[in-house]
This record gives sequence, structure tokens and C-alpha cells, in this order.
Amino acid sequence: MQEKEDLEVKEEKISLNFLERIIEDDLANGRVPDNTIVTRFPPEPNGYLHIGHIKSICINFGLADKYGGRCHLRLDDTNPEKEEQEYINAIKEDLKWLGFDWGTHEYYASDYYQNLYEIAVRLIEEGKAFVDSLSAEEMKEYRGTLTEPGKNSPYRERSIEENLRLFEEMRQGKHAEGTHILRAKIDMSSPNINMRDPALYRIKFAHHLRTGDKWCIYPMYDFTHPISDALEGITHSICTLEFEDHRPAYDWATSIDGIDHTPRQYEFARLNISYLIMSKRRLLQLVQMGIVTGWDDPRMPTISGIRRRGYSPESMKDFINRVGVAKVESVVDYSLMEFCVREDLNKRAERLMVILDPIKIIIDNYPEDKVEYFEAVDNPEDPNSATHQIPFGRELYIEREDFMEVPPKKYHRLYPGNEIRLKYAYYITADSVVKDDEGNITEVHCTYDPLSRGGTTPDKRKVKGTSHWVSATEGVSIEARLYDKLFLTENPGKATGNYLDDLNPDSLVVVPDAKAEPEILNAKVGDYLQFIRNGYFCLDNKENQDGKLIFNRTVTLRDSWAKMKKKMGI
RNA sequence: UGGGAUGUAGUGUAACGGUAACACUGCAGAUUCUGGUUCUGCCUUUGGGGGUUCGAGCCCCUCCAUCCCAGCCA
Repeated sequence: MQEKEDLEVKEEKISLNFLERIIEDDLANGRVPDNTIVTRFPPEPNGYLHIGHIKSICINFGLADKYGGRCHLRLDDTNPEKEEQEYINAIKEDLKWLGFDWGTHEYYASDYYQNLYEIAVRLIEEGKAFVDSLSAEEMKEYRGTLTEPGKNSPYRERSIEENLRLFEEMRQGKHAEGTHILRAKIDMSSPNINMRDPALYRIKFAHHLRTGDKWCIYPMYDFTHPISDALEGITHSICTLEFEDHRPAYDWATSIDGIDHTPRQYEFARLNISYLIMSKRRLLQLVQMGIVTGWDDPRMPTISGIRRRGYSPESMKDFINRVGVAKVESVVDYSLMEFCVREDLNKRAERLMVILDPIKIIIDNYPEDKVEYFEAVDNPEDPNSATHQIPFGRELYIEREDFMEVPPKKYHRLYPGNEIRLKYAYYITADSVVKDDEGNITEVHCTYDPLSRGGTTPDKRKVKGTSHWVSATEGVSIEARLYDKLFLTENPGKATGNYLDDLNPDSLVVVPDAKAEPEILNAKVGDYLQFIRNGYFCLDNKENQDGKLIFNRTVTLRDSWAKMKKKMGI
């Protein structure tokens, strides 16, 4: 009991975001039916979910979880021309990957087509809706502008009987698309354009994923969404800022006679991240134009993209948590997201030695055919980490950048006469180099100190550099795909107006023949790996059917040496 | 020039009338068998102007700036 009180006191100290405050206030004042918070995540299945959606998902599922309520998944499928089953499948898979469970509460706006239709008929009967026969262009003229009120449609005063007959004919498919439309009678002079007799139903002779050809009239968002919320018993309908203007329409619809549940709409600022584009329309363009290989290309900010890239769901949820929830339009630094990914992966990734850009070193005083094994910890961040064996031999690969004939200041790695440690193995000193006809270094000859076995020496002498390495004879070849940002600028397209102008030509660099320690053959899809000093990687989840393994770089390690080089002008 | 919103370090978010803070970024240093990690320190903040109050980031007035809205999209 005491413990529980302490806990509550503690929780009170944690500041609430504005949505939590609203909910706690509603709960405290008995405004929530059954004291059960019901939220919903309502994606339209017209594209893949992206990082921006994660925020909405975390808010809706998170709030339901925190206050012991539930969150519905509702696919908002009211526009059959844009929606596809592939997207529905992807949305559900992405949600599961993030670890959210909607239980049996999987709904579709199309589940309510019959209800919606009946409500529309009732509105007509009550004189609150009418069939308009203005063309789209005429309707636009009648709508007025932002600063001028609109005018009533000449069809606004049609008789109830005529409206009923026309709407029924629309439903029966007797009228062509665009010839008639059902509109609410609200107020053409409203300063809020959404209240100027909004469209309720339009004619569309389109095959619907779920209702097939049953309907040729489809309800509009402003009509469908609030009523769907009401029918499902949603208490808090949380959406993004651009729907603020629609709240009066939302309240209008949920106040229609016969609707006995009143959800409330609240708006928060959508997530923007520098260097990323977060618009389904533009992401679709990238796919269609072939700029990326698909919605799940590891460079895409889609959930399936970042999953394939190797981001963990935990790191993304942590990121969303750190970003917070507010009503201010903002752009979060890309670096915060990378920080969250690295922080999580640092704790969980198995370390492996992989050489991306190999240069061969030969240890002249090491026996020719000898192979010995060294023990490596899988993850030094984990005190209980398992270990694995790494084969060592006379000929090894190290990174090309780990050897320099003429080193700059503060360079701590291999150069003639300098001693470094080969991680877990021996100290070596570079003696000489062999070059090809063009002057490229093909071999570095070294000497090792047998007393340094295991990486330390009896005399405790220090070396400033430690390099990772792979046996030239025992190592295996893999393909590494080095991904970087898709765009070069923080706000793609800001300078020229066309985001495609800011594409990063080096967003993917393929290393077809990287050298890896044999342990890598145990890697499975979904494993988080760190290639020591090269970054976090994961096995590609798509193109690994046979042959050479393909690894995607999730994110690089922080690189203070690169910063220093830049500063020194190297 | 209609309506709706929003302004706190470079970026995000707290502070709920009582000493403006946390994280990321950046910078400097220490530690390290990853130039990673970890640790330490530093930098910079209430859009402007009035008012109320003993006291204002918070309340009031005013100005300014930014974002959203004129789909038979959501």
C-alpha cells in the first residue's frame, strides 16, 4: 500500500503531455463511459506506413495502454481508387513488428457503409442534406473563397422527395460520376470552408477491396470518420493538426440525431524529421520512379524500410518518446533518431570483425600454415556475454585506411615502424610494403611479437591503436550495402522546389566483396550486428535466398576521428 | 485583407504565478583491446512592446512571425 502511494507520487512528478492531461481530466470528472479510454489508429491503406505514423501509433496505443483502455485498428477505406490489399497487409505487419496488438478490434470504415447510408437518408428526410447537381467547377465557384462567403447551391431547396429519389438513383448507379453529390446543409457563409455544405457522398464506379461492386456511392471523410468513431465507441479521436479546421464538421456529424456516443477530436503536431520526406504521395513517387527499389528499400523512411535497414522497434519507440507530443509544428533532428538507434544497438548487437576495404598484411615471422583461434566476446556491453572463436593466420586483411605509409599527425594506426594491436590477437609492427605497377600498396609486411598473445604483453607496454582484422585464408566473402541518407539537405526541395534535386547520389554504396570472420555465417534475419569500427549491420531480409550473404548497414558508428581529420584538413 | 492554430537554447520537450531545466547536436577533456562505449566540463533559451501582481515563460492587451484551410482526397 505504502509502496503504491509512493509510486503514484512518483508518477505525478513526471510531466504529462497535453493529451494525457485531457484524458486524466476527463477520467477524473466522469466524462468517460465505463471509465474506459478508447482510441483508434485509422490509416488509409493507400501506401506504406512511415516513421511519422509511428508517432500516431505510439500515441493512440500508448494512451490506451497507459489508462487501461483499448485501441482499435481501423482501415479508413473510403476511396477505392487509391487503396490496395498490399497496403493493408503491410500496415498490419508493421504494427505487429512495432509490438502493438489490437486484439479483435480490427475494423474497416467500409464496415459502416450501410449505417452511413441510412444516416444519410435520415438527414435527407430531416431536410439536413440535399442532392446537388452542380458540376465540380460550379461547386467551386459557389464555395466562395477564404475571404468571401459562398452562395447557396440552386439545388439546395429541392424537395425531400426529390432528394430521396435522386440519392436512391445514385445508389442504384443510374447517374454518372460527377453528375450529383450528396451535401450537408450547414452554412455557405461560414468562415470555415469545411462547413460550407460539405460533400457527404460522391458517385464512384470503382471496385472496392472489401465491398466489391455493392456500392457505387462512397462516403467522404468528414462524414465517415466521426461516425465510425461514434459507432466504435471511441472516446478520444486523436489526429494531426491539419484536421483542426475539420473539428466543427466532426462535431456536426457526431451530433446527428440518433448517434448516441460523442467522441472528441484532439489534434497534435505530426512528426517531421530533417533530411527525410514524410509524405505518402512523394514516397510513392520514389517507388514508381524507381529511385528506390520499393517501399521497403532500406533508404525509405517507411516502417518496412527501417526494419530492413536494421532499426529496432524499441529504438523507434524510445525516439518517439523523446520527441514528445505537442501542438507546435516542429522538425526533429535526424541525429536524435540516429542516437536512439545507436544507443539501443550498442547494448544488444553482437560484434563481428569485417573488413570492408581490405589491404593484405603478411606477418613474416609467423609460421606459414599455422591457424590459431582467439576468443572474442560477442558483446562487451553485456557482462554475461557469450564468446566465439576467430581464426588467425599469417596472412590477414585489415582496413586499407588502417595503414599509411606517411601518417598525418595523431594517426595511431599502422605505419612503418609503428606497433599496433590486432584486436584479441598480437601486437604487430609494420616493416615494408609491396606495390603494384601503379604504385598501389598490395601487401604490408609486418613482424609480430609472440609475447603479446591475446592482446597484452608481459612488460605492459601500450599501443595507441587497435585494428580489427580477418584471416585471409579462413575469412568469408560477404556483400555489404552501405546506406546513407537519401537526401543531402535538411529540408529536401526547399532550395529548388523539387525534392528530387536534393537526392544523395551516394545513398547506397555496394561493397561486393567484404571479408568477414566465419562467425558471420551464423547470422540470422533480425539479428542486430556491429561490424567493429564500421557500424551496425543486419542480414538483408529479402535478397538472401542463396549464395553470398548480403548485409545492410543500419547506421555508422559515431566517428570522432573523421571529425578530427576534417578539422585538420586531411 | 476570412477562419483556425502555434511561438521557451541550434533542435525537440519540461517548468501549470515563486531561482528557466532535461535530452540531442556542437565544443573541450578523461577513460578505453572498437578513434565505439562510458565519464566530466562548457556553450546558448522564454518573438517584440505595454499592463496586472510582492513576483509573469505562464494571466490581460497589442504588435510581429510561422503553419494549416478554397478535393466530388484522407
